[in-house]
Parts: sequence; C-alpha cells; structure tokens
Amino acid sequence: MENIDDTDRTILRLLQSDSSISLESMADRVSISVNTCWRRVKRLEEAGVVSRRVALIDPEKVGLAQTVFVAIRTRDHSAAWLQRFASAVQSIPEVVEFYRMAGDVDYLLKVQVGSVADYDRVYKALIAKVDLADVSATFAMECLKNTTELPL
Amino acid sequence: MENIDDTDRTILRLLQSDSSISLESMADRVSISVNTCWRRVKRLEEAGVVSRRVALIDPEKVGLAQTVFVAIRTRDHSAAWLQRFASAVQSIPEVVEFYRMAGDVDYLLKVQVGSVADYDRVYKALIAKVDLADVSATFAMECLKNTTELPL
DNA sequence: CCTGAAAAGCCGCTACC
DNA sequence: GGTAGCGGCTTTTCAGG
Repeated sequence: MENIDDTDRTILRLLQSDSSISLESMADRVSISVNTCWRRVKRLEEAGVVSRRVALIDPEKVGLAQTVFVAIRTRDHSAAWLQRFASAVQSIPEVVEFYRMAGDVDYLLKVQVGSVADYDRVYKALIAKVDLADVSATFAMECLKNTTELPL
Repeated sequence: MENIDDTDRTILRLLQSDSSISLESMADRVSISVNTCWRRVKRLEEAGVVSRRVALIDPEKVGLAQTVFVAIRTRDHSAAWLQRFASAVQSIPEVVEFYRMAGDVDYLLKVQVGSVADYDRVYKALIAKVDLADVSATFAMECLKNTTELPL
C-alpha cells in the first residue's frame, strides 16, 4: 500500500491490541466518522496490511508453555535441498517460527511444545526428514514478553 | 481451566486461524448448535484460554520486516537487578519477544525493526538502560514461517 | 472524489423452553 | 441443548461538500 498516514497507524495500533473493538469506539478515538473509519479498515485489510484477525491462546492454559529455540547448521546449501528442508519444517505445527539467518547459524526455529519430552519428538521428526549438520536446542525458562504488536 | 475436550480444541483451532469467523459457520464445522458454540467460546474466553483477539499486521507492509535475535549475557544475577532489567526491556516496543534462557545465554530477545540502523538505535537504548556483560545480535535473512497458531 | 449521516440487515447475545 | 427475539454493530446507500 502506498499511503499509511497517522490515522491509519492509530487504527492499526488499536486493531493489533484488540480487534474486537467496535467501529464506533474506534472512530471516536481517531476522531473520524464511523463510516470513514470502516472504509479505512477495509482498505487496510484489502491491501494486506492487516493480514488476518486471530484469537491468541494462552500456551499455559493448553499445556504448551515450553518454548524451545533450535539453531540449525546445514550440510547441503543447494536451492533444491533448501526447498525440501523448508517445506518439511513448515509442515511441523510445533514449529511456530522459522528463519534463515545470517552468521554461523543457518536456520533458527522457535518450537512451542508442552515438555522437553515433546520437544524430543519434534527433534526426531525433524532429523528423520532431512540431513542436518548440527542441531542445537536452547530452552526458555521464563517468558518475560511475547506480543504480536508491531512498534508502529 | 479444567476440561478442554476435542470440541473445544476444534473451536480453538478455528479461532486462532481466523477469529472473524461467524458463530454460525463455527457451530456448523463443530456440529453443535450456535448457542452451545457461543457458550463454549465465552467459557474459553472467561477462563483466559483465549487471551485476546487481535489483528496481525504484515511487517513488510509497514516497513518493519527486519527481525533480529539478541542473545544477552548478564553480569549481575540478583533479583533486584533482574527486576529492573526486565521492566526496562519490556517497555521497548521493538522487543516483541523476551525470554530467560537455560544454557550459556541468559536472555534472548526478538526485535522487530525496519533496518539494521533501526536495530542499532534499539541496541543503544538497551545498553544505556542497564549494564550487560555481552550482547550479540543475529539477523534474520528470510522468514520462512511465523504463526501465532499453537499446535493443538 | 471524499466525507458524514442515517437506514437496513445481519449477527451476537440473552432469555426462556 | 434448542429456539426466538432484542439490540447493537457492521455494512450499504445516499446526500452534501
């Protein structure tokens, strides 16, 4: 999208903190009419700035409070291999984030599971699918912050 | 919450993939009445299983596509220091995730910014606030997956 | 063309069976 | 757990700047 002005930014800030807010109170806060506010929201949605509306679930309440970061070094660096590797990792639902990195770690995964034993299952599933040079896991002891709100 | 059955899990799966779904189509998919479905959703919300409903924003569309992971080793390990450190880091909006880790890295941050130069500003703000033994950043080159959906 | 007001219709919510 | 009605919100339409 070309133009995102301050009003849009305020709208986005409100929506990413609570998407169940009514158009009326949103319009109030932004000091525009309900209608104009509605059009802006639609425009932001259609442009893909707002990519989706979701419910966030408390990991503790569903027994998935263990976060594990997995640093991976690969043996093979060909495009074809990467393709296979990427789709294999993406299809694992416990892998909630997956990045190709700069530096000596090639890939970084964030895995969300219930226990260390659960992680081990994911680990085994991972190494069964692709050949990896080095896989090292670090476990989170405590989550001090975890937000989906971008700093707009 | 005590009891989360398969029906609840299906509801949660639907909600965390698209919270704008109507109660009607949700009830259909789960094969229960609209009323019962509504009651279940309310119950899950009140129990805090559904912690919030938010809009997700495409980082690329707002110029915040640079993800940086920051590994921190601390000098001081007292409870008072941790308190100060934690609230200082939590108040930085660019820090979207923040974990105390097991292993030789004490803390891991995920920082969402627009550029490497932006990260440098966050870095400077960070070290200005607290005394740290070691801060090392790794930059993500490509995001292959990033979901808020837990593996239920 | 864009904005604001107001009407129409749908859906969430409640109350009752 | 089901049904029906009310109320509020989204969405559309229309008039004015």
